[in-house]
Amino acid sequence: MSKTRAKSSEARQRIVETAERLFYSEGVRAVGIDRIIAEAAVAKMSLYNHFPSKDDLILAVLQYREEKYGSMFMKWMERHAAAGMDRLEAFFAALKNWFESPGFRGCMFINARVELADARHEGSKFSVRHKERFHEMLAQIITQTAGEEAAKTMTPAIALLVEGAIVTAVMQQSSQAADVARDAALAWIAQAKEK
Amino acid sequence: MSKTRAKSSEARQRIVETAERLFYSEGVRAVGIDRIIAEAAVAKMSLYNHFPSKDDLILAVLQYREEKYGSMFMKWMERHAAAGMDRLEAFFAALKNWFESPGFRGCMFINARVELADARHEGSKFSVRHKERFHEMLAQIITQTAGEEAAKTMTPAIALLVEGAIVTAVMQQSSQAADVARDAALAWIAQAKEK
DNA sequence: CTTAAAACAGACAGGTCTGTATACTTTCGG
DNA sequence: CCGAAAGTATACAGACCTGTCTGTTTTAAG
Repeated sequence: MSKTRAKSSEARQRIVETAERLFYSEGVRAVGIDRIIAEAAVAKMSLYNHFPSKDDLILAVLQYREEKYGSMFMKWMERHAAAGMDRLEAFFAALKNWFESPGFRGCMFINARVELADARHEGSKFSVRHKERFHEMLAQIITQTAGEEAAKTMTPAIALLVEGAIVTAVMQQSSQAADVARDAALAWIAQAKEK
Repeated sequence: MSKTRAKSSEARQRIVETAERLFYSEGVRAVGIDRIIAEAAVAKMSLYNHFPSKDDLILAVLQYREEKYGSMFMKWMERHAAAGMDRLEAFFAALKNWFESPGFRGCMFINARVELADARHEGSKFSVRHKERFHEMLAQIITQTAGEEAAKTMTPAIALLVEGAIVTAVMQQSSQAADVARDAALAWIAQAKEK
């Protein structure tokens, strides 16, 4: 039963974490294999034993990133929710935390989709599906704050506000866009409730 | 007085136009110099006589793109305005035209900012300034539709809607986001006018 | 202790990249 | 018609890229 080796390979984990850091901060095309193995301190063959090609590594990094940032975002949100915010307010507060986190350079999935250019690349496809999942999570949050009816009609527009805020935060190198998006979304929901 | 040569160099123009097409569709890092000179049918030295380095060419392409798409966007808008739309409606209709134009792959300035990664790159700096100019134009359009007061408070949020729509149109490979952004922006303005 | 998987180390093949150098050809103003 | 400017053609340097190959060392299960 027991695995033939360690937990899930320390070398593999080191490769994925190093690649994530480098790919995110400099781009998937700008960072080469040699750089990754040097900074992860692994042999080239260790990388190619775990990942048949760089494209496979890119995909693995995106999967890892979704898991890691999914749980990190949830933790941020819960902290704000515990401090008395409703779910949607907590979401935007967490968004701002993210924008202000060191080395922030936007959404890795948008960036990957842009850099890979080819929509058929597995990394592109995964990024597109990630956005679907992200918007689904957002829909649930809006449901908890404004009810199912309101969520159905307002989620698409609020999703645009969020995506726009991410991109704008990168361009302006400022987290201010998170506040603008929050105010607009909350004002809109408040108005809908009045009716 | 007369120029020492042609108008403004046909070879140079061919280089810029070819580079724009390739950079936009495949990315500035993915497309090499050799590819550009081959498709532009110029000698390598012609390129390097006009542009000291690839980075300079990238900047020149971004400048060219801003001019070209600025006037193209205006033309689209005017066509819709002539058909009876107010300025902001015409803006979103033009946005949709853009999303549906063949080979659409998002905003080249966002893409360049993502691909170049380095914020100090001249291409990055120009892209950031382009967004400032773009948002200024948007502010003027909103002013014409909703008045100066309303424009001041609503432009930042509507700008997020627009940026979000651009990114989402790429991810979903659909122009639907333009409609979502338009409906949200118009509803918001209508509500502000009621008060 | 044996053994096989896993990781390490490093050379290398074959291609691509940016940028330079050299020599030839075309164009056109004066 | 001369000469400078602009463009062409091509070879090449040197770096970097992905991926392969060969061989050694470490690790841990049985």
